[in-house]
Amino acid sequence: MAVRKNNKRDSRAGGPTIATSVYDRVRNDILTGALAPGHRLGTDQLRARYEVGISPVREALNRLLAEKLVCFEDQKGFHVAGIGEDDLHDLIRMRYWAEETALRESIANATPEWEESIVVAYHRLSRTPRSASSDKFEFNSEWEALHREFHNCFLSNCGSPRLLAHCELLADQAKRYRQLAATISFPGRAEGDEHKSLMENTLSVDVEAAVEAHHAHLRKTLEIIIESGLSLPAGKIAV
Amino acid sequence: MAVRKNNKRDSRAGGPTIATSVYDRVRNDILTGALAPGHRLGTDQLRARYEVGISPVREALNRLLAEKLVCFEDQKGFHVAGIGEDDLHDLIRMRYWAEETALRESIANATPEWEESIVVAYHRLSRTPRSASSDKFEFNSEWEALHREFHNCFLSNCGSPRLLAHCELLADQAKRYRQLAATISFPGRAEGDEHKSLMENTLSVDVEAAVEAHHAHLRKTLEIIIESGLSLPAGKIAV
DNA sequence: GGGTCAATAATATTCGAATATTTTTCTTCC
DNA sequence: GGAAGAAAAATATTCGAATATTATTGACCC
Repeated sequence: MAVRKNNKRDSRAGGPTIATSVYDRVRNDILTGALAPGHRLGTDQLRARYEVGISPVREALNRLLAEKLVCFEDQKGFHVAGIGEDDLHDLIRMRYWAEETALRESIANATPEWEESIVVAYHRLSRTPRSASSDKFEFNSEWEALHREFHNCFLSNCGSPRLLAHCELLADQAKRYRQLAATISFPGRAEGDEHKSLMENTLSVDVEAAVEAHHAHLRKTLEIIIESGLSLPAGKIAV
Repeated sequence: MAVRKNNKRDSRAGGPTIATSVYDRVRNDILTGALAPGHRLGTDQLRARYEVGISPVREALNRLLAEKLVCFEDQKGFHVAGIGEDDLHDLIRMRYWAEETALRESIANATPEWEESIVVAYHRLSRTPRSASSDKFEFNSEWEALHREFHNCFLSNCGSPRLLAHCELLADQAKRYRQLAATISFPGRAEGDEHKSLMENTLSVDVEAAVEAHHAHLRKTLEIIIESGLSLPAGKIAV
């Protein structure tokens, strides 16, 4: 008989479904690398890990299919999407195109409010430490959120919901590579300077300089990942 | 007791799951307009329509979430994604950017094989009637497939799996608008001529002319839809 | 009449069990 | 020993029922 423990979601009636909550958790686990690329996402294993039935897990995985964070084959089940050098290059190239377009549109539509939002986002980011611990690198979720917000600011004025959503999707995919690389080498580059020049170039209304600064930032990200020692399958995506 | 009718998939062992097959059917029904924009996708209704259990239906809908063909709200269920004039403009604008980029890259990577594939695709398309019936318009799935293949040819040489997939996604979304418009006005424009000039401009290696021809083709599509009499909610997306 | 609240109905979500498929293991035969 | 096939185990998929949530109705009070 199906007896649901009814103390599970009483705290907030009408809240998110279990499927949605599992979706968030799996997504986070993949992005941070807790679930490694290529890892098989078996039914029983997932049910045990997240302590829920199969239905919501399956629902969550089907949604993640969209973001290319998990792969699926009929009758074979799910696994975490693989990574690869080719894929990384494709990803960065796509970000070049998408972000350049969004940035140019954003600048074309510039308003004082928009420019101020960038300044504010930069300020918030700059006063937050990159690492949660001061002596060694430790993941700081607050910084991650502000960093995402900062970069989004530049693009958010482009006026196209689709383009913006696409940029965010790509940023998340890149984040996975970044996190994986960070688990190997913890240098921390001087991101503060890069972000500052990103902001200054954009606010100067010199469009070409702003675009070039963004491209440089993406290039730098690519280099860091490549040089991190993260062993990327050379050819196709690892599955 | 759960007794599956085991005569259902015996014809092809290892074939697609029910979920995948329902996914295809729902997708098609939405694209062709059989399931209207905003239509509520209730559990019981879907189970009756496709004659399967709830699980595979739900799985299918979760996948369609990705393509923005259905919307979802926790505890409220699914409905077919709405349409709207703003959304249509955003869609076309996005296609401008994405297809222009893909086309330029494709041309830059041009090979004789690629050019020949375009010629072949054009030939096949041109000898297939737009309408299944000769005296009045009737949906012709063969033409639809060849049409899609023809347009894909131009972009398929861009070398970026991500960009190509994105273009296809946008094309499918546009297809829905096109189909909906076609249910109201059946003019059929002189698409043959447009396609011919698209091909000739692309093969001439005059990049700017090719890009402009593609933009013009997209503009024309937009106009046809707008003028079709399809009543598009002016403001935001109808839900 | 209009508004609040409980009861009811309708619907969405989730579960555990049942079924189908794939993978592995164990024969058996050459 | 190695290949081919059968049996068994493991796993994915799907179902119907059970539960939780939302929407609707109706009673009651002001």
